[in-house]
Amino acid sequence: MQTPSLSGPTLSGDVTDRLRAEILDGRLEPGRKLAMSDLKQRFGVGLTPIREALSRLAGERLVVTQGQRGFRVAPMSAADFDEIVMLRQMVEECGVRAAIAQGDEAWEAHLVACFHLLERRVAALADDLSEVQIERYEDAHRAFHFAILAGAGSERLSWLQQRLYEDARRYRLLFYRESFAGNAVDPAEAGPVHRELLEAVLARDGDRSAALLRDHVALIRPDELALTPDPTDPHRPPSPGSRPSGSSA
Amino acid sequence: MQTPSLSGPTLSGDVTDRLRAEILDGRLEPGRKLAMSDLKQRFGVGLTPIREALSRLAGERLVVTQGQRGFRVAPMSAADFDEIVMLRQMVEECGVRAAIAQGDEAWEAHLVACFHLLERRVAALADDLSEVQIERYEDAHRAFHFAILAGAGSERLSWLQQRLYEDARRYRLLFYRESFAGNAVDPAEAGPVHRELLEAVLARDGDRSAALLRDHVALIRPDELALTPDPTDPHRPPSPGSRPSGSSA
DNA sequence: TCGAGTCAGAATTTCGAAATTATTGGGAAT
DNA sequence: ATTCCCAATAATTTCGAAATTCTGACTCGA
Repeated sequence: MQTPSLSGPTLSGDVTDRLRAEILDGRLEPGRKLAMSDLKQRFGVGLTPIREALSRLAGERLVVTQGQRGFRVAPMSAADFDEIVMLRQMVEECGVRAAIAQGDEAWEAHLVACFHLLERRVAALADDLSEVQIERYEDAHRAFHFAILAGAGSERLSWLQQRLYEDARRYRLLFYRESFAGNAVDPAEAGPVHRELLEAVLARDGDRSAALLRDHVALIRPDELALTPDPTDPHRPPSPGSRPSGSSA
Repeated sequence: MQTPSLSGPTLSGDVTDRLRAEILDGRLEPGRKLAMSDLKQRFGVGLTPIREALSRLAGERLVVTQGQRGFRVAPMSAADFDEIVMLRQMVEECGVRAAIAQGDEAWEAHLVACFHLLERRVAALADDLSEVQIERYEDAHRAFHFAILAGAGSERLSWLQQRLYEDARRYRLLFYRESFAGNAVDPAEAGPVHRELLEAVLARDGDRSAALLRDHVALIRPDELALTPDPTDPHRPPSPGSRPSGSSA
């Protein structure tokens, strides 16, 4: 009955991943109402997978639900971004110290490999600044930072890092859109930081690594972000611009 | 149709809270299969609220799901407890420094009030060591530690602290059951630590507060815990001792 | 004119049944 | 005797409809 081509192991998991991607990409604006009928029609499935996906995302705090009034995309605020930055600094600093203390040679090798790929992506970005290249750079950038904390060998720590990274990315993309100069965070500027970071980590210099990460995380200040002053109930229209593009990785 | 006395705003939320309490209390052992039929019969609701509750708890990482093979209680392992302790040390240390930096007088007042209540609970525990008194002490203990980090004014930080506290409590209760001496963590022993902690925080001594919290969190070592060596798929019997007690707070 | 009450419409929430998939047990071939 | 395959069973997953609840507007009274 269901389309056999797409849909992974279960429809619920597929809808969950697609909804999470749309929320983190900013395609679904914060505070926006997530109507069951719209989602049911957009994804072409019944109500049960939709509800399951929303419930799981509610557990991940990406959507909020209040009583019997449906689900909404988790709101965004300058204060929330401030909290994310603080928590990221905490996680990255303590994490890199733990990784330096416990990381082995295989971890070092993987870290060097990720940095090499990151540099190649930066070089490719200098020539071609297309969407797909930016996305590949983003992936390499995330992989490099994940590779650092992976040395700590803590699944929960890496999970927390990923969660905070994705939440921060949500704000970063909003910042891109507000001041659409294209490259608000210049990769060429961030490049040397990553090299210094790699060298500090390989030299097992915890203090220097932590300091570099602290500055790196706090690159975008929440003051520069244009955010809705009251994200509790903006009462947005149901569908101002739901693009039919379905080609998201 | 549904029982009007209990059940909060929605059946799903009620089932979610009850299931979470059972998991954190250890009534549902780690790795145990969560069969839909059993839960449906035990809670007296349809399949939809059960599935929604399990999905939300999966988002909170309290239950795990693999493809089309149902849900299971999140497994426990010594390595996982080690990670929890490390993350708690990280959160509590950085959190208390932030709270000391940003906390105001109202925060101090609330902190003193929570400590006073905690001392009264310790005194009450000396006379009567009943279940209800232990639970009241637990509540006061948790409230005191939450009051400390509340000074940071970060909702995400407090949420993370609560999540880690509850996860650690799951291991602590298991430890109680394994070596059932009754009071593995002597409240009388932990009492002076709390007083020193309060004084250090009020004196705005970040280093001393962090050091006290680091030792306090690492009170129970995972080496002492008797854990299943392979928590991936223990294939437990479906219901070895499902007690019909439903009087959980 | 303004506020409270009320009533239809729409949305969420829940249920029971159907469809799909995993699991278990027996039987045949090597 | 062991292994592989296949059918029967049990479980999860999904769907469409019913029940409950919220929302918005309309009316009536002051």
